[in-house]
Amino acid sequence: MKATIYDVAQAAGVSIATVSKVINQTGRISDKTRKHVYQVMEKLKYEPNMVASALTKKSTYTLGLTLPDLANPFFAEIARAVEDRGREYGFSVLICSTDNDPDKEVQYLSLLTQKRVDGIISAVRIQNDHFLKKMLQHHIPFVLITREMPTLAVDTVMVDDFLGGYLAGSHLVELGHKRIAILVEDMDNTSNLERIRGCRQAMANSNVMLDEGLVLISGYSVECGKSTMKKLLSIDERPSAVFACNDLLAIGAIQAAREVGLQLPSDLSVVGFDNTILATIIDPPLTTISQPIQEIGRRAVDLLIQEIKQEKVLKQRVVLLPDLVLRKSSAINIT
Amino acid sequence: MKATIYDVAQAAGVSIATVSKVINQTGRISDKTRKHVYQVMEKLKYEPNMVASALTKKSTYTLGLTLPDLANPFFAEIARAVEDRGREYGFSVLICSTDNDPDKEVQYLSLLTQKRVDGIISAVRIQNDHFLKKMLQHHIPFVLITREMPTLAVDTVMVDDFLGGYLAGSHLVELGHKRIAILVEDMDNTSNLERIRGCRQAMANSNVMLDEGLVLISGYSVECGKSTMKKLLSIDERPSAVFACNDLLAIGAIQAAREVGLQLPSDLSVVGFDNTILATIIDPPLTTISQPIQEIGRRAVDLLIQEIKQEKVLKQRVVLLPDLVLRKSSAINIT
DNA sequence: GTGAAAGCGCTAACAC
DNA sequence: GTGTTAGCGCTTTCAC
Repeated sequence: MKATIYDVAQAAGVSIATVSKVINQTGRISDKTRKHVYQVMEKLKYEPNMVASALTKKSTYTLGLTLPDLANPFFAEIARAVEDRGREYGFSVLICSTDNDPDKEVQYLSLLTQKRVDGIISAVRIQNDHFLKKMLQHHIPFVLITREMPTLAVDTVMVDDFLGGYLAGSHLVELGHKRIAILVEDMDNTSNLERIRGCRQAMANSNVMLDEGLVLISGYSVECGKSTMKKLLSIDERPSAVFACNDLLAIGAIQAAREVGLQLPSDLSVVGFDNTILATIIDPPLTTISQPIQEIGRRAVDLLIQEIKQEKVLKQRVVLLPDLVLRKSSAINIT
Repeated sequence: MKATIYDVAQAAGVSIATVSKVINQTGRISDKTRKHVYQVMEKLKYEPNMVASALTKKSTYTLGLTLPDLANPFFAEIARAVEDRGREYGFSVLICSTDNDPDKEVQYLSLLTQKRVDGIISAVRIQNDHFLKKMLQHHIPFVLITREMPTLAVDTVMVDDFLGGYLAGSHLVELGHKRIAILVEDMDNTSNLERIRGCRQAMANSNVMLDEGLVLISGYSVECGKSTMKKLLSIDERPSAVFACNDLLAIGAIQAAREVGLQLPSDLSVVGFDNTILATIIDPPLTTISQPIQEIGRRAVDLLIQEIKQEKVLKQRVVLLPDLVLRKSSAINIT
């Protein structure tokens, strides 16, 4: 059996309270006994049992992170950022991929509260905020990332989606594009809606009308983006540019365009969103709207920890600003 | 405060033992009281405290996963596979990125034991097996993935690196390449050594000698692969093909080649290793050695759970076989 | 079928 | 400086 605090106390000839104090560096302990206790712990290969201490301290020093899919590079990078920042505060992180499945989201959120994580960071899709509301009633520190929940008073770290869409739209319009298509995974969350709205606004500002028939819901993966794009390219008056609401779809669009024999960026301009590692790897390198991934993870953890430590009462929405990253997938419209 | 089992018991007019039994579906409870207890739990929004139950049951239902870097697509996919399979058994997973830093590895491994995870899956680099040995002495279920530890009796799930290297080498040799370079992140672990050995063997079988000067240690990232490759391409008698020991380096190599103005695959053939999503995105699509990522995660979890449930005593090394995935980055040598 | 009570390994008053 | 002790919220015999 694993050594317990009792074993250490006994072997060291002190009380368990003393051992506890040296472990946690609390109270006053003489140098002599402290060193002695350390030695004994070493000899017994004692590893403090954090589940026991969590039961008394009411703190597990672990954070929950739910996101759509850990295998998606964007979320993997987010997860890494969260992990790193959490580590700085002494927290580890329990990761849950929800596949955007409301059932899984609910299950995981419930699991995390049962495991008594100290706080939860969540890139949820749930639009019906009812469950989240319940969550918040449980008073468990909670930070939403990536998407906002307009109807909920919840800490949020996100990027300005409208501005992102606006930047993408402006860029394309400035390049002289008139027929611009938009690829979006779904219309179920505010983020995508805002990105589209931003793009539409930018176009309108230059008196370019967005043909609503060119706004296509394509689904989640590269494959989806590709097949949707193929359909789009087969229509009579095909667009000269496309704004894809995430890099995965943008890549699908590029692959589709090439398979159809188009040259990029001369025949078609593509702008993505996220600026994941994929954007640098695809050929041509993808012009995209960058999300400050590190910063999102970092700020989300900071907010969460503050709430956990009760250093803060004010809920807030942190809106980071996206950037247009110019690469080679967009060019002047020559049609 | 959160409701406890006492609150439920009191509100339901039964003992906590009864409540516990309905939660865990153990013992014999009448239909009537069971339903009643459920109702009360619902009303009180009771969430069982798993840290308390973990303390008694000595099982946290969480797995630890350590890997070099979660932001690396290969490991992100592994993590996702582990998460999914773990979930099927009712386990969640605590993820730790070590950056291949021995200190972090040791810290995380220690942290995981303190949190009393039920088992650990580890893609470690630590070549000095001393720490792992200690780990195993603690009798905590442990499965090594991705790399083997020849000197240790530890459950392992890995791919046959030698065969992988062999497949890569054979492919290149069959295409008529004589001057083949190898890009490797480091020589500190058996996997890379075996991949190189496999490649060398394949070449030798066809009487092609591996110029040891063309075996280059490049470091970890795409950038590293790129800069190493640039140097390699500037030498007098540049290679006509390169085997990169992972996709990231292969991509760096491709990017370097293009920047120098080479045509792929006609001027240079590149073969990678891992078959991550990146291989499908780079242009030209990367010919690579595929690791069965899903299967690795799945088998690792299976092994671990068996050990946790003590359904198995025999340690084993599961060696999965890699495949050559032909894409467009390799071609007949025309030099 | 149901309940009383003894732990699980630790922390935090409080006493000395 | 150090020790005693009462929980933390649950599971699990063992009675009844």
